[in-house]
Amino acid sequence: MLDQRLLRDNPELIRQQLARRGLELDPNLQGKVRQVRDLEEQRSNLQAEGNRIGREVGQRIRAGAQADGQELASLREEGNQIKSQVAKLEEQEKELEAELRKQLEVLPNLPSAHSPEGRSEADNVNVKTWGEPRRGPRADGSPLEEHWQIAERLGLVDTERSVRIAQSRFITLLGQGARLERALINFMLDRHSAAGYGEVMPPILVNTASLTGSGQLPKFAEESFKCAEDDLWLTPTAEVPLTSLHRSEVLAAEQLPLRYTAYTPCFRREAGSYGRDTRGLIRLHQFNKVELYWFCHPDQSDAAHEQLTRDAEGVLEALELPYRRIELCCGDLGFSAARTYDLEVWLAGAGAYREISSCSTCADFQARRSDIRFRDGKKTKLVHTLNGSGLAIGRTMAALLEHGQQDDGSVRLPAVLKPYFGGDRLLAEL
RNA sequence: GGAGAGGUGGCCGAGUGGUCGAAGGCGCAGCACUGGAAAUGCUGUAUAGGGGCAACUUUAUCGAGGGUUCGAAUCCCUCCCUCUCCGCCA
Repeated sequence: MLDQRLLRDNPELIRQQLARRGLELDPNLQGKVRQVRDLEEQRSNLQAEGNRIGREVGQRIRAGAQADGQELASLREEGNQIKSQVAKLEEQEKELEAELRKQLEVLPNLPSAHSPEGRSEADNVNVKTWGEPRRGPRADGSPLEEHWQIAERLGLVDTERSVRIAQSRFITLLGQGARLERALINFMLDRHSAAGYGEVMPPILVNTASLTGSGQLPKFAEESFKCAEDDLWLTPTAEVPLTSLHRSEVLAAEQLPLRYTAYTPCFRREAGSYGRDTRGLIRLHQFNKVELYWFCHPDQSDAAHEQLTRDAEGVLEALELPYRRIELCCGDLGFSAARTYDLEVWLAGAGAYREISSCSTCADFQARRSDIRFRDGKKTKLVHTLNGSGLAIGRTMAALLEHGQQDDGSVRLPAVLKPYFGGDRLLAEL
């Protein structure tokens, strides 16, 4: 959420920054903020007067006056009048404030000064490329297979039965496939833990306050699955429970940065993506992900963003998967993000780079929504929060399959996975 | 699911209608004492918003929301949460 004080004092700045995302600032908003402030002032002045009367009545009673006597009748009357006036102002104030909040909650974060200008994906900036993309065809002239072909052929997944169990866009992993998924989760968690991230296994049903705190609600309700009978939703990313891990807390400055890693399943409706990526592991309603998350001092957040991104890249490098780092332009930034690097892994069979991680700094946007502060001398300040995938497991498996496919039909796995998977190859005949 | 108990400041805990934003203790910070420390003593120690250069001042907040009252942590209603016992369950 944006800073109301900033909106009051410097609406022009907000207008300019939102414009970089291609959004217009409602010109009424500033007036509304001021109106709420004025009502607040009137109301609190009246309340001060009411409190004074209350105190005076108390004093007179202690001095011997009759509580319900004639002497205090006029004071009681005055108190009653103030009370009804306050009630009226309060009603207006509440209404206006609710309106204001509704408008503010759907405004996205302001882009960072570093974020490049641009309207869409096409304006994103390629920051770096790592590794040599593998390209077909094979020695025998046939093209490289796509991961879903390999997965079906090796019996790693069962697509049809997954529909029977749930519906389309759900996958069942079998045998070596299930084992590889588990190996990847463990490998990533171990790696991040060793780098100093605290391991967390949070609830994956989260309440409305948690989703609002990290920015998924109220604007993106249609993207999440909701439990009908409860105030609980299936988390779309571990970012949600991790943000709320410290919701409404005041952290000690010495604790910062707090760094966490969490494996969770993630659930997304993928509304509006019908027909896209219908095969394989790329776009599912349920997928596994290992997340990285930082709570840090505002002064540290740029360096933290680079470090977090490096930690995610480190996983790709350890897995020997070629990738590139893309910096999102203002127009392509997610709702809560001020600045984002997407990591795109090379899918050798598809012959394209695909997003496998998104590393964002949200500055104080989520911290303000979630009320997460730290003690800064006498005062408290909002922390900065950062999140990134490290990595999406299904897409990692897809990349490994396409990258490691061999002419004999097997798939060679990177050496680091051997202790986790128990082998360095997915075999064709099992 | 059934029965009961309870939600007060960083923590413990007192407080059943009137200077209560809240006694006392612990913790923490500063000062004194000490060669240094412990112990001891003194002082200070919630958050958010408004006004003010500041000292300061004002409003709100004792789980949440309503109500009674001139006045509510304290009385009434609704909801949420936590704990204990029983049942069920991986």
